[in-house]
Amino acid sequence: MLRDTMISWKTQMRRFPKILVFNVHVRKHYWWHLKYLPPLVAEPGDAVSTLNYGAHEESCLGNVALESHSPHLQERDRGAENSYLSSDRVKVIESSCHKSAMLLDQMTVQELCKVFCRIFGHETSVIDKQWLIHHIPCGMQSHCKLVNGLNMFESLNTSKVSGEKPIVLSPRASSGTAPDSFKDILDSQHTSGDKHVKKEKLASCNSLKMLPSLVGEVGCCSMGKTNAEEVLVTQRTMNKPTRSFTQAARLQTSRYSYRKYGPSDRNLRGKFLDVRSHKKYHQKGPGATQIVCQEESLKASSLQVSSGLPLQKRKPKKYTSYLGYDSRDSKENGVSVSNEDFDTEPSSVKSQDCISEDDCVTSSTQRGRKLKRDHRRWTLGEVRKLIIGVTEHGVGKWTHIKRLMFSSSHRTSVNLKDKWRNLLNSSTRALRKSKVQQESNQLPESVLCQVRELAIIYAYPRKNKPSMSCTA
DNA sequence: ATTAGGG
DNA sequence: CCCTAAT
Repeated sequence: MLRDTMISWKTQMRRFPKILVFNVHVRKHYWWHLKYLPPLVAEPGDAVSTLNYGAHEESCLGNVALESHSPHLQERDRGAENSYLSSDRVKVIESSCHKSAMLLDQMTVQELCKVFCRIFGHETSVIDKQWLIHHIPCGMQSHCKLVNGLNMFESLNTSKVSGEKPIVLSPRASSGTAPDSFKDILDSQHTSGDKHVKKEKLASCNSLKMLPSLVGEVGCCSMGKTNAEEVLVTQRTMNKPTRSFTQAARLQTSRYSYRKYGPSDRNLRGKFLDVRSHKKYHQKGPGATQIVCQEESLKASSLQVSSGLPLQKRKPKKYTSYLGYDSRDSKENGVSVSNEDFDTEPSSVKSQDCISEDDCVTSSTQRGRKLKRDHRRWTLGEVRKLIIGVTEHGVGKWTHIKRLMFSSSHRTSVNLKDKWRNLLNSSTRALRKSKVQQESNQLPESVLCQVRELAIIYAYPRKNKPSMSCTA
């Protein structure tokens, strides 16, 4: 039976929250970058849906060469929610997303041992990663449990609550093609000793996600070598955060909003200091309020918060950027962009964010909450995360995106919304701009491309005018 | 509590 | 990025 990976794009995005297909034109074939979370794989012979979000070469886990023409998303009727991307269903000619090879490669030895145990039913004392990588797929094949194993592992590993429903769409595949294509990557080494060859192979595989320039090369030399066969394609439901995760996120959010609505100048304004807000105030954080009041009365005796005098102080917008932030941002813009991936924030950024957040808090309390929000430029990584977030959750789900993608960031959901609006504007405006002007804009064209395409998919509520989608 | 939209 | 209305 032929599995059909074609689902309505929205469903597709829900079920494969991590799949993004990117189009890069390389010579006569179109190479697509597949960004995915395990266990989605694309094999030669597969018909895959191609959601074109423009070239996005830095953050792909693999890529596939697709047959012939390049489908264009804008041809799709964007009003039809359930419309199938029939024109976007393209056969895979070549794929670097070989089964679970890349996934296994990314696991730690410990994780691999767990998987091994799941597959073979017994533990292994082998701690050789390459050996495990080589043997696990064999067991998966024979047990026809490649996907299930991975899913079980994953759910085990992340302690997710059910929801994982792997579907082996082509049972034949797991007995036939899986090992073959796996050997494509792991062929030359038969023993655990031969690490170098394999390492090189895997490295070249991995390099695809790091070095887009290699894509064409790899694609050309391997083009057409693999036979097109049916393979297993897996589905998994949307990442459902665990309850603990959700609670933690909620906690964080509430803490965040406490900071925001507690000692912020907003609530100190007279017009908010009616009875109701007063009540609200003390509910939220009486201690903080008192401190604020004391501080405020010390700093500006005319501002009597407790008595509700409507004297409003406009915060001077100084300290808009703290030392170091700009340098960090530019650095991040230039180099470490590819680190920004998926929902795992790079620790460096995370820690930075935490630190800066703390800085913000302390300084705001120390200086009398003048600078409620520091104006930090949006980094390219943040923009990317936002785009991914919008891709996965849609426009308007700002709190979800905030929780999932910016949980440790100082960006609020409103910030995300604002930024998205700005991105839309700049992306459409960039069409009419000269190249010099575009370069003055720090956003690369690829990002703007993605925004444009997402704008087509998710028409921004109301006032949006994705005019390019209609004309172009 | 969140979002859309104006500023 | 801030602010507010609206939900």
